[in-house]
Amino acid sequence: MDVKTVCLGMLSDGEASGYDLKKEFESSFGHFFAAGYGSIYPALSALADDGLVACEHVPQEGKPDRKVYSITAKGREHLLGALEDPAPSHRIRSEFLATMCFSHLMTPEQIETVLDSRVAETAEYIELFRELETCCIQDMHPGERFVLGFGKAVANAVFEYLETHRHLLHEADTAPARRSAGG
Amino acid sequence: MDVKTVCLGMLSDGEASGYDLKKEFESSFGHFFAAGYGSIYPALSALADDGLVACEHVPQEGKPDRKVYSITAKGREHLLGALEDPAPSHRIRSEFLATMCFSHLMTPEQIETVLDSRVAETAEYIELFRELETCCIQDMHPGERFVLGFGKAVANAVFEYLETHRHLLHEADTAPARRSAGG
DNA sequence: CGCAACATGTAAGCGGTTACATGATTAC
DNA sequence: GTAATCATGTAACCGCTTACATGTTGCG
Repeated sequence: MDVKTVCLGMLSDGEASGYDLKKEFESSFGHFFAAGYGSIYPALSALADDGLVACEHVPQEGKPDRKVYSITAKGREHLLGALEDPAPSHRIRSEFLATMCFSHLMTPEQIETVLDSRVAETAEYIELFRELETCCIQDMHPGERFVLGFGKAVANAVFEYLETHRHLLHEADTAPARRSAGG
Repeated sequence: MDVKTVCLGMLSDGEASGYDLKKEFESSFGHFFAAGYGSIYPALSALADDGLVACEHVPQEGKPDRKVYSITAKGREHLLGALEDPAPSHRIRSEFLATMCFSHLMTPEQIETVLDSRVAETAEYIELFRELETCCIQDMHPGERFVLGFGKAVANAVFEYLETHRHLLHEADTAPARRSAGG
């Protein structure tokens, strides 16, 4: 499943422009499937070339023209095919965890900075999820609610783990051999 | 931070061949930073070209020759530089969650299959973490222990969320408008 | 006899990121 | 004036995945 397929899925819910889809990627899909304009616009062009979406030009006054895409019958069929994968992947690519593996080569200040930035990003996601929950949950399909809950559960687990275990990264670095005498 | 840098970090702990590093990627790094031979061997060549690692040919009887790499002073310096990034990324790419967003277009059987496969993979990771904990935790740096704990915390959260919320994906699909009358 | 483990590599291709390019309106 | 929002796109590049290519030993 690539950006094309996700765009197609988004369009199965109603027509939209590339700009609209980008906003949807930022708000609800961003935490598990990021995409920028450089992926979205070519994806929509390719979908149109394959006849999976139809494109309607909408001239606007004062603003640039919109290209509004809507899914076709063929596109719907194709989407159902893509959803047949019995074991879709779920991959993490974490420079953060890779960095932490080598924390013994870093200064305590560096470690704290890295942890703080990770905590901050996690907190931002938690806040975003809270907003989505209060404003849009009634418009969501059950699947989207499930995915939102998944994001929340993981983000909360990460947040709690970071705060309760970050001290582990400093122990044994400062006083590795001084453990014997007075506790 | 790319595969090259992670290889360099692994070598900062002792010399190893590409084959050895692959095994390390599979066991302890795989859950957050995957890499195959097609990434590792070119990465080692490039590191050697840049003088960040030294390569020693070790002929073996009956087995193919090994190329044993060890980090150089220049390589150590470079690694420290790479660890200076104050906000290393942590990205998820989940076809699984994308698929679940469109679960209303799937049959209940398809949904169950997908969830089962995700539960199974999560359980495998939990088992792997348990093994790593019992066999190798004493050889780990504090950072590696922290990362192992992170993986466990997230995997446990995912496992529990999947089992306690998977039913949400079936509600409202079967009986969306029948809610009014009986309990 | 076949498969797994040991061991290293290349080449093509794909998909996504980043930077570049354009341009009007509105709000501060 | 200057930043943000609206709106679309291209092109180069980068890094990773996949498939291909080779060859031995030992186990069942």
